[in-house]
Amino acid sequence: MAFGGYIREVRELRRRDDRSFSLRQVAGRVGIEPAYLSKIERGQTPPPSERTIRRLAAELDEDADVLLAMAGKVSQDLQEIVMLRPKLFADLLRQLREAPDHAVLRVAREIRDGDW
Amino acid sequence: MAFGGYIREVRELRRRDDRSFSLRQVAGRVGIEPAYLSKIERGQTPPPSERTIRRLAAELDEDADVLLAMAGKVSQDLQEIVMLRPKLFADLLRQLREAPDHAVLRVAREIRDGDW
DNA sequence: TGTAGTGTGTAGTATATAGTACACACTCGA
DNA sequence: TCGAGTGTGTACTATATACTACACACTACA
Repeated sequence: MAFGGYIREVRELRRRDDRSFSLRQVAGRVGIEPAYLSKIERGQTPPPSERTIRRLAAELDEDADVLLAMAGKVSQDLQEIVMLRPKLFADLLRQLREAPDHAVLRVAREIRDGDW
Repeated sequence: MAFGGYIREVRELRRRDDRSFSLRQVAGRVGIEPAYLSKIERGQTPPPSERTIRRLAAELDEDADVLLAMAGKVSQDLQEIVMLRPKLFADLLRQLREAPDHAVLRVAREIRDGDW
């Protein structure tokens, strides 16, 4: 799914119950020009910056990491986690690339449970 | 450690045994202007593109992921792994942020051994 | 002693990124 | 019916990214 189209879809959905989700008003709350949001939603301009995507996510009650991924970006905080121990995490991610979700989830659970 | 200074250090080390590791010749093999490499090594310009960093890594026999991290970047292929399953990997990475190396390594090993 | 090779200073360029500003036509409720 | 609010077209802009091109002074060794 394309970033812009998804934003439009979600916004219009929110709008059914809340008139304040017009393009202009959302743009206003997010802090960008309406014309710019219009172009984003129609895919006439590339997705905006991480900062703007995060604000959009908050405004539309969407997951920021998912929206960023749709925009072809990876959250800066995640990049920093990788950069602190690049070999470790590079290897891990390449290992996990093909692993099924449940295997990855189990791994996360093990770690969360302090199983060090 | 700063990216440029590290490159210079490694290059001069290689150069002790192999005269062909002059700034000019390395720049030539990597495909960039000597003046540009000079500025990179002295930190007078930001680190180069991922593509150029990869060539430097190959030329200097260094780990590309580590050099990229020093340059404040994360490999595009790793970003794509995250973007395919953003929620999954975002959660995982944030879980693993504080985990000690050996815990992460064990996890990687489990997965590698096909323990799904 | 000159010439091949070294690193560096300065100037400039192309492309991408991340937007702003304003005017326009349309619609919809009071 | 008119005025507030809607989305959009067009034109610009500022900053960052990722370099090239060329000239210069120095050194090393044949």
